[in-house]
Amino acid sequence: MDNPETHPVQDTTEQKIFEAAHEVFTQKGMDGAKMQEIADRAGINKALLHYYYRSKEKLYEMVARAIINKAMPAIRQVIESELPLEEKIRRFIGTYIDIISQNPYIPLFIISEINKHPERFFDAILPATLPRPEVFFRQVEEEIAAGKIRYIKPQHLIVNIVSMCAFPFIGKPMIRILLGMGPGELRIFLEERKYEVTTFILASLRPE
Amino acid sequence: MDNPETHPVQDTTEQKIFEAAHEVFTQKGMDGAKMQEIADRAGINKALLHYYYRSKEKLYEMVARAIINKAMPAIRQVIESELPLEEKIRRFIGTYIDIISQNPYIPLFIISEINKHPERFFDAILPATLPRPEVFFRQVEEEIAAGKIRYIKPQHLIVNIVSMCAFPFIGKPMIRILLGMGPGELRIFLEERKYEVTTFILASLRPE
DNA sequence: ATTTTTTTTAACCACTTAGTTAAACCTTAC
DNA sequence: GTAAGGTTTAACTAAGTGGTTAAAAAAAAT
Repeated sequence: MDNPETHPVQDTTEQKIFEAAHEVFTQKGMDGAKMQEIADRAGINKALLHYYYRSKEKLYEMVARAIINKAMPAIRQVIESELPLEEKIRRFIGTYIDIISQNPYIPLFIISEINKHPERFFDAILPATLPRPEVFFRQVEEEIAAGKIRYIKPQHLIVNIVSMCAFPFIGKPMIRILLGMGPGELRIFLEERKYEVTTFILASLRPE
Repeated sequence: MDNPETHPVQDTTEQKIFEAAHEVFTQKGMDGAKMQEIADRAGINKALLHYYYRSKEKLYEMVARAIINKAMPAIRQVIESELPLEEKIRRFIGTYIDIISQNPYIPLFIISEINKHPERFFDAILPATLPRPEVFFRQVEEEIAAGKIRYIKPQHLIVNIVSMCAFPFIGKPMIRILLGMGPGELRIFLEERKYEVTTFILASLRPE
């Protein structure tokens, strides 16, 4: 049991570099990130970066992949499941806000880097992880046909849901100023949104 | 009348530089933008940049200010007006989506640059232009008290509205992939949202 | 012990960056 | 004309940039 080779966060140099890179890339983006700063934060020499990770590009790509793999699968699982629609919406919002609360940098990182290098993402990083919305669309249509919810185009519904979940994290600093909140109040506000967004959406879907 | 000094888009060097800087800064952000590229796009020598605009920082700041002044005032006017709540919501969504459709880069530019240099924005650029939500909040509370809409915290309502308007522009490339749309389809989709978002919100606010 | 392999380092390279300089080029005024 | 002003340029600088190299230090294998 006291074997030092068990794996609770084995703090190898390679990992320290990766963690430092993760910090710097998420805070400053590909362009703003400097290899020297990553080296400094990892407490090592700059040449070591290139020993473990051939190039900035490669290092960046691994960080990006890790970030996407942290967020996408859980969300994808919910949206592609066969849960009844209302339960699915509840779960989706809860899962999404939980995950992002723990890694608030994720949405802005993904979005701004997609905007600067679309090819890289769609060719290399995202391919299999992107959720398929077909099941969700079919469910919405069925519930409309059954008179359980009012008519709505499922594409707009899903964009509305994702918007309300993701945007507050993306626009955090602006919202803080707009609503005059401190960091603590904002955390509570975002936590509240799990309930508020769910209520808002289900209320909107009530049949006429 | 044939006076060359009338002002329909007088294409002075200074302006050409500013336009080029505008393009480059909005596409690549402060870090990604290079003075050389701005000079090239303006069709002039790099030294001219520093003749007209002292530094990259200064040039950036002017571009940023121009962008904010293009978006904020109209939005602010609507939200601070005394229009009845429902009409205000309709106008807000229409105005927002119209403005952003014509300048789709605005939300992501503002947000990602705020996240990288919060001081700059809140100290120097935004100060007076940020909308005051108090009037809106009071209206929401009044309508709730009068039983015209269901109970909702006005802070969440306003964040919901802004989210649904802004996010689709910010996440455009991801939405395109997610929903399998071409550029044309996406344009139509975003135009549709003026109606769809309005309907969605008013439906949600219907009293029980 | 001594080879061999993996880690780590300091010093360096070629290139790009924002920003400067000093001289030439225009206009326009006198 | 020519003097004065603003405008434009090519050539440069100093400080980064990502990335390499060759050799030392440490660990592992024999």
